[in-house]
Amino acid sequence: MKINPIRGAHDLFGEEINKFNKIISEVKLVASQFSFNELITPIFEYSELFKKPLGEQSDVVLKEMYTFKDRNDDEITLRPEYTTPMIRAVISNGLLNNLPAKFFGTGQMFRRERPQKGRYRQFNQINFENFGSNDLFADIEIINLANIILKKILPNNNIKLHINSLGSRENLKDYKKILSNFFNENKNSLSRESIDKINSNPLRILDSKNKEDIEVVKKSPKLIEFLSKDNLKNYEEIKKCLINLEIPIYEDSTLVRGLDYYCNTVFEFKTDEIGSQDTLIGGGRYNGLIKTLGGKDLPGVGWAGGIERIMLLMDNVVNLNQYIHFAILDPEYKTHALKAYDFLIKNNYSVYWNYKFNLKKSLSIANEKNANYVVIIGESENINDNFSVKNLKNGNQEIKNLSNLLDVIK
RNA sequence: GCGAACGUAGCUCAGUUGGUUAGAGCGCGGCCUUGUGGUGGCCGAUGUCGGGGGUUCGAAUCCCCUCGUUCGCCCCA
Repeated sequence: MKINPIRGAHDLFGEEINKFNKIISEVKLVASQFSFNELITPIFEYSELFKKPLGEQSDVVLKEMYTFKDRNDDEITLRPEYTTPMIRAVISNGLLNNLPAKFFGTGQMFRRERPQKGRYRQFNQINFENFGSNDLFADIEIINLANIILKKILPNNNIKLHINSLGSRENLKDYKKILSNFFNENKNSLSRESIDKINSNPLRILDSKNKEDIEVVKKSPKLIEFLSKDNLKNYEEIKKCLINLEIPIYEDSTLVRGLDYYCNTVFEFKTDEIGSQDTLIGGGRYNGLIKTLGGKDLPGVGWAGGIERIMLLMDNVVNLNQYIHFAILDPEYKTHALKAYDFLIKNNYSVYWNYKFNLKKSLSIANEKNANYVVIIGESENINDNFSVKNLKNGNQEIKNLSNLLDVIK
């Protein structure tokens, strides 16, 4: 019986797990530098947590969620994104008393989409959220943080920061109405997908890749003309600060984001090196969302990054695991060998033996696996209660006993 | 969810008018060399030819279904 992994789900091992772990460790390091605390939430939640905040008409809610009934008829969903569970968690645990409250987390998300490169049904995200501040410093800080993480992991790749402002929640409401009217008047020139969105989600028409749509969008009312003076001033200042931080920005008036809860600043870090799933990190401000989920009326800003997409751009991680290889020449010497094996482990060294009794093979494997030393245990070592230690880097070999074994091993 | 291409050994891939027992390189195992690696030589095993069904005397090859991967659309991380 041969059973395959579920479509769009993958096992992680070898080079891939090295990349994965490197990302996680860099993320944790930068998070602590910026004083963000780790928060891990359950992998499933009540379905209602996602429906309203993400938008009843959004594709994620409409057709991509893994939802099922529990035995007591509770409707449960495997989390398709991390922002709403994070907010639920900070409300549930009363973590919004000291503001701003800064949290990050990593973990699996689930969306039932057609898999392709950079898009999987189970995938891993990095999430950073800053709750409780409307200060533009919070926007800048969280974008800067994303940029630093990407620069550390992918120093040589061409990644662009796309940025836009959607305006306040009220502005956005007005603009959507005007946009719906405009698109209704130009219905005949739009693609079928876009026509479906005219009333439910007209913003999404703005970032359509369809050629005819793009022509219509060119003539559409521009979002920036609807921003209030305050909004505009804020947006200009954010851009200025990002430029001062030497983060090149690309102003993208068609950048709107797919989830309903965004307003004001929205941004994406994009690359042209991995095909059509090109957003590495996406996020923005979500004032009003915390209130929607039953908390206080607090603002928030955050982003999500796709670990698998970042991995696609990474070079192999050089694994410099220093270790000591064992070469045991006969089953009889196992007891003697175990003394050194155990001694080294207890002194915090890494050891490995392949359970075979062939010296040539052992040396060959030790060489391949980049061992620093080989401890050789044969007849004479067994009789004389000592160990031969070979330095693989320079070829030197010395005989030591347990008490002075560490003299030759660094 | 829509359109297209692809699926042969652990990996990268050959394999045409359908014809014995399905191949190469790398890797793997053994030996040359029963105490010395990174670079030699010889030998060997790779396998439900993604899975199921059909056509045929005969299918890796043709047809249908199915699963998976990739690319584009859609969507997004």
